[in-house]
Amino acid sequence: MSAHPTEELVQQWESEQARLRQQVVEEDTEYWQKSPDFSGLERVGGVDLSFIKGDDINACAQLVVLSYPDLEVLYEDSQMVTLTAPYIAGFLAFRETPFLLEALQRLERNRPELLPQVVFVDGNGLFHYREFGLACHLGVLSGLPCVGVAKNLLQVQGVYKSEEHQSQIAALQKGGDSFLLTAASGKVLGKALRSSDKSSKPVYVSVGHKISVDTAVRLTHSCCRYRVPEPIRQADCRSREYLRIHFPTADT
DNA sequence: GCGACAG
DNA sequence: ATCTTGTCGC
Repeated sequence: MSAHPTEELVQQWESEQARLRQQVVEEDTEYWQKSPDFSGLERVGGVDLSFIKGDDINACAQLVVLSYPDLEVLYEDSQMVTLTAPYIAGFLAFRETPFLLEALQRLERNRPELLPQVVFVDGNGLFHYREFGLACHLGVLSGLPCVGVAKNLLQVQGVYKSEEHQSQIAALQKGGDSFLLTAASGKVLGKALRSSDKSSKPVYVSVGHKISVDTAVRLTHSCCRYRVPEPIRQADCRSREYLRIHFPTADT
């Protein structure tokens, strides 16, 4: 109907983000978040989507639940899905959230005792153009505490890959070291975290829902065996493996 | 025209 | 997201 369907869709999405943004809780709400060693935390979740090469609508939606602090896989769900929304920077949630929510609902229906107490999301939370990235979106719609972890820096709200930024990265000496990502407005959008001693490239952690930045960073560090926190890494590995097995490459 | 652009 | 193996270093 419209001469500019994409523009209208984006406007609709923007207002939806503004509406849901008001429901984000940026503070710690769970008892285990106050504990120095997160005692009381037993299950951490991770979600991700993997795609077949050359196909951007068929994907494997993955949910994993790991034990804490051992980080052993307690639950795994792989589900082929057909995406409808296009990928537009700043609107990743409209593409992925429906399928991640479905996975959480399947878990709640079939194994409610395994519901995670916090979910790691592959992407940003408040560190976003309108302070409402995928981790916030999934958090608000699911009601679960969520942490956003991005592998690449989103240049937004005055945060740039400047020389200053590069030198701050160089100053991260050991796993757990971090520095603030502050918007031009002064608002803290997240933190760059050296997630392990071995990885010099940081990950970008931000609040999704029902957790503070500092708790999110501390928890992320405590879930890292490698650069990417284990829940997200397991979700990524297992969804890729699912695609390898069910959609083998068709060459000799 | 050029650079940016979470996944 | 995906295209992609070996290789340099601890």
